[in-house]
Amino acid sequence: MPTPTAKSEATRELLVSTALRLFREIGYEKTTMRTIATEARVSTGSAYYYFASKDDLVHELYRSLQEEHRALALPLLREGQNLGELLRIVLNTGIDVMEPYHDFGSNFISISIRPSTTTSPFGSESAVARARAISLFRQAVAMSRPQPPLAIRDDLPELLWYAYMAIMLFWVYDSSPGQLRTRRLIDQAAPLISKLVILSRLPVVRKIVEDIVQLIRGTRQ
Amino acid sequence: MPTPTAKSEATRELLVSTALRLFREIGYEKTTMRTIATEARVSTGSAYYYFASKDDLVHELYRSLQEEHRALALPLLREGQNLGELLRIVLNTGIDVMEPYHDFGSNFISISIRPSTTTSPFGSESAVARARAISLFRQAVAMSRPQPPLAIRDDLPELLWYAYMAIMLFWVYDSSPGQLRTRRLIDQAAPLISKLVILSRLPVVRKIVEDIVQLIRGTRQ
DNA sequence: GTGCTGTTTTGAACGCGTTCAGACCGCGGC
DNA sequence: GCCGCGGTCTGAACGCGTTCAAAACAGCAC
Repeated sequence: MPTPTAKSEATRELLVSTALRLFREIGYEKTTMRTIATEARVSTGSAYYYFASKDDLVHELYRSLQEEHRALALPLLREGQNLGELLRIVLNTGIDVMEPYHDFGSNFISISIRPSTTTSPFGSESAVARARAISLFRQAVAMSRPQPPLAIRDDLPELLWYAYMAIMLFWVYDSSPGQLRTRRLIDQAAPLISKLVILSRLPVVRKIVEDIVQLIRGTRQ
Repeated sequence: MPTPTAKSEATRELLVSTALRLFREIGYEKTTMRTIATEARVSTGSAYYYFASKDDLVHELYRSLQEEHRALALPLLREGQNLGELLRIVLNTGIDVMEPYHDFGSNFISISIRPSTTTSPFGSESAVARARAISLFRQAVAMSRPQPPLAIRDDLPELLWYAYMAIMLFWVYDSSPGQLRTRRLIDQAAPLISKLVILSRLPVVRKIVEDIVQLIRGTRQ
């Protein structure tokens, strides 16, 4: 990547916005690279000058949604709410921003999970994006009262992000009208998770929780 | 699908075995439908007569691996072992059978998760295959001593299958030599899960566990 | 202006997954 | 033998993602 000029940056932006719009309007498969390029009034080759692949554009969508999620969720979080309530907000706003893209949700997940090197939410390429997503949960944890036990406070945000991923997976396959079942799931799961966190203070439970935390830390290399 | 004759069944089998061999030997991308057809000495059109898509062949691999897993795991399970040990066996044999396919593991997951209708391990098409996979965990649960608490005994197998899926995901991204880190994860996670199950007897914990079980049941429609 | 250098753009071409109209085969009825 | 019919097979063709050599452009030096 050479240094970005104003013009090239504009072309890039135009391509992204066109792609995202088409994804929303006509779905993933029907949105071809040729269509994107044509609608943005450039050649297909040009699209590839800016984006390595179609998946790369999906990754762009991922990033964009994440920022939107952040912008929507953060103002709603109030210091002193309990964790369950904060979680409920973060999870629900997460679904909110993804709503227009539900139809190609499975493609989304499928692509996100894919390739060896880039673009995957678990791969190194998107480590930055993932960290940013987790930081939203970190924010929620920090604001919650009572504070979660120290023993897990540091690792909790990552755990919550995993739960969020699981819920996303559920959402993708949720064909109920308006994905209401996912909403219900969130409303039930959020307080439940909160209770689990509190439970982790119990002496008996504590030992195991510590083991689990160790395990998770182990998975991080 | 018309009634299968011996000849067509043979062609089908030939295609499956060729495809699976090529997947193993040269990976997913490099295995083209044309190659599969050519190696099986039929035309590409013929391959499509038997399989709706390339993904469909991957689904075939999924089923095949599952049967292999079953055949490998069941004889190793002994009545009276504790749940942790049984789990360790089931999870490890699961990895064993997938080992030769690690290189295109991410494609595997990606495809499995995909499309709206067929082939997905969460979709209705493969409900049968999924049930069969879960039944392996059901077997393990049934054999374990002490028996898990009644409150969760029925739902535990499905929960364990979810854990298995999570471990598979970890495995796919595990680039350590021989995927040793996944093995370590299993060895740690298995007894831990077992302890969690025991913990669920505790009066305080019990309430929450019941809520969780309710939640899971809710997700099943 | 001309030339030079690096960025941006082009469109034809490649290989792939997939489709489909038609050919081929095997067998029961005559 | 021939006919018809349903299952099986073929290969050319389509549309897509992607690549690439070459063209166009922009900025700067002279």
